[in-house]
Amino acid sequence: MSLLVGQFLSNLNPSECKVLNKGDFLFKQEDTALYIYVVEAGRICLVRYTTEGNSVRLHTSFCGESFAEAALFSQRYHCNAIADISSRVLCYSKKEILSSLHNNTNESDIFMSLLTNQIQMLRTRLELRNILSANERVLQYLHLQTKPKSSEINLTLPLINIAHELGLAHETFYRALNKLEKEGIIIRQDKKLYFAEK
Amino acid sequence: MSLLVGQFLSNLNPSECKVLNKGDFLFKQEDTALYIYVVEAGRICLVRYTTEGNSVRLHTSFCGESFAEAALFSQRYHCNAIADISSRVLCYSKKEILSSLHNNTNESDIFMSLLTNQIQMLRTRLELRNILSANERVLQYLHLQTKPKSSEINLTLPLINIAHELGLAHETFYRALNKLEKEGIIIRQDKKLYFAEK
DNA sequence: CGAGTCGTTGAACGGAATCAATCGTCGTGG
DNA sequence: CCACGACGATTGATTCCGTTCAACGACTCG
Repeated sequence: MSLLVGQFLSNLNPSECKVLNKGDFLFKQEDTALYIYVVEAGRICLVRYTTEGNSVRLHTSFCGESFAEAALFSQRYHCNAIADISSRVLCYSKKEILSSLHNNTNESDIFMSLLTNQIQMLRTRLELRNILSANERVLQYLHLQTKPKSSEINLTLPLINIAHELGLAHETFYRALNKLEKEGIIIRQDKKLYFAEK
Repeated sequence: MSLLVGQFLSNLNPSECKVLNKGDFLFKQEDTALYIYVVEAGRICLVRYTTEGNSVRLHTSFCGESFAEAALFSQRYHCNAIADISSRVLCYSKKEILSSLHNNTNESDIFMSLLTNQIQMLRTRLELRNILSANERVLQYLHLQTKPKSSEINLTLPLINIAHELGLAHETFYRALNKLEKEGIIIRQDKKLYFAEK
């Protein structure tokens, strides 16, 4: 879902493509920040180590998503990037991106627009998580995914991934869909979902 | 917690300051987007209405926070802004902000930096929500709030607000703190928290 | 054909929300 | 100055529902 920035970067030429085995570090805290990244395959997690040796997972980046964008404006990385599973990441040179942003107002507008959209999406996801009832949370999510002026619900990911995005166990998600269907709120046809007309 | 962009805007001159009673609309879906905003007092919620008349809450902006940043790069607002309680918001002219960003590479760098930091924070908050156990979630949050090279935990907000930020009932949050203290992991002195040294 | 993944359903458990009650503090206005 | 109300902090008891574990069918892909 945070493909936005990733897609912008896809139009540029990556400086490098790194292959990582599970557990490999892509970068470490305090390393000089030279690149920002897009996950091409696998899964990368960002972890911060505190001075007492505790670790906190800050984020997990999935396929197609960008990460470490904040490194564009920071000398050093502020966390560690570790491959959760074997992965492949595209590396984009900060220097090139920055010069492109500086020399081209249009580019920087596009980039800022992607960033603000990203913020919007994250806020919305967070707001969804404030809904405690699984059924209600799923329902609201479905409303958000409905194509404008139609009753078709746009589900790009496998259900199991959507469940994770919603912060639900996949079983709970299936059951919620089931219930919504039984209540006549939605209709399922093979892999597609629709809202029932009243 | 999303004060970042708000603070950037605070350095500019707002075009206007609007006072809203509970339930008042600040703007509506499809209105021409002329301003972006900072909440000076109260609480603003962003709501989208679907074609079938359903409503989905996209975000809630609290005191000090900015919202509708994406409107900078959009002709129209894509949701409604409604005062949750009586509120006061500062309005910043898109035109002025955009021209400032276009004429000054330094300004636009600062702005982009704030946006990427905002994204980072939101991702982290979201990642915390993936931790199911209240105790563990609180513990990880406290680690994140610890001042570098000290064991003091930086809590700016009242506990009850932190509880909400963590997506926990405040009672649950208090109990989690209690448990961490009993387990000898943290120490509480009046309003301050510390990690116990080993 | 078998491994892996997604989708689905059942049963049981645990823990977080909820309701309720109390205390302390702070600010406000009479 | 004190009474009052609002709000934050705290603890107890109960309920509910989402997670977890388990098992199975369908499908895809190598």
